[in-house]
Amino acid sequence: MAAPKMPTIDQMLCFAVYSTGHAFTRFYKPRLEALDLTYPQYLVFLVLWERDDVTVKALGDKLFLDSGTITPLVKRLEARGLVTRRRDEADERQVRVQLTAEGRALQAKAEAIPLAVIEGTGMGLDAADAMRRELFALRERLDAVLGE
Amino acid sequence: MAAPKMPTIDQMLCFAVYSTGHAFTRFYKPRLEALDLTYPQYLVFLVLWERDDVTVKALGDKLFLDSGTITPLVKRLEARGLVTRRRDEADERQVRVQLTAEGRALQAKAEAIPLAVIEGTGMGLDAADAMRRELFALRERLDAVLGE
DNA sequence: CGCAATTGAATTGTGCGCTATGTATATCGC
DNA sequence: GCGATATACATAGCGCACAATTCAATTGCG
Repeated sequence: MAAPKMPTIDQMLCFAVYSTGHAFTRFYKPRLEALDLTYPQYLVFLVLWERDDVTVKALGDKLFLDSGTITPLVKRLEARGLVTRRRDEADERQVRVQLTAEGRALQAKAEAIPLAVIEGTGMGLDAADAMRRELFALRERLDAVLGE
Repeated sequence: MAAPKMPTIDQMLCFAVYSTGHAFTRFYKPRLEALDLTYPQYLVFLVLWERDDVTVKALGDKLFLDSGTITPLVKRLEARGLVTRRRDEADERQVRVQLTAEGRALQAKAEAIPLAVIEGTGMGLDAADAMRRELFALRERLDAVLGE
């Protein structure tokens, strides 16, 4: 049997995910301007607003990002006085990240964003939920192949 | 009516897209090692293998990427002798990108990748197609809000 | 108790991806 | 024909995202 032809990019699920990810980031950018945050920074705050005082490792686990990505990102936020970083006393390998009053106060500015995003997607909540679950399941299978 | 609570990241479709995009890139990385290509570079080749001799503008349009991203990327491929870049004689604003023999020959090395990716997703073709179409439609709506 | 293995964070280097800006070229309207 | 406008590309700067590596701290085992 002959090998299948190379797919065109429009036939590829991975390209759909890749390019839609960029579209989301572009969509968020003007809406995060008031907070002066980038999209990955906003994700960090979403984690901290839900539960303050987490380790760099926990942040990386939740966001599926490397410490090489998390550490510089959190340092930039620290430099702006939005979070603090300090070594855990019980286990000095760990660095704990906490919100400052200013970082916590950003949440009020962010309150309108989720609705704007839902409207921007033009999707019903059920459809969005179904797609979200499928993507999480897909992410899990892709990472499982890597042996993570 | 009270404003809704901030969502957790696991409730956000955009985070699902964002993190699954990274998972796809991680999944591709070892499979592209034989070609010595990154995932975005591979996407450029997929466009060129389908139809050689395209402009930087056309590449950017197809991949939904800025010329600030495409130009350095293609220059790196040119430096390795995989493509050539040259000004269009009819319209000197345009730069045309063509495969070299070496760049064309890479396609043979890439033939096994699409099946590996399909297997890695663990999804049926119908399910993958449905998700792909929904993501393209979503991308279109998100970009439409930006006025692009 | 000492050492090997493991873990967590940080650093360095590289490749994006985007914004803003500048330059050159082409098009359009008067 | 000329000036204004638009287009295409390139550059600079910045923020990621990851791999590889290093270092410090912790854990587990003999």
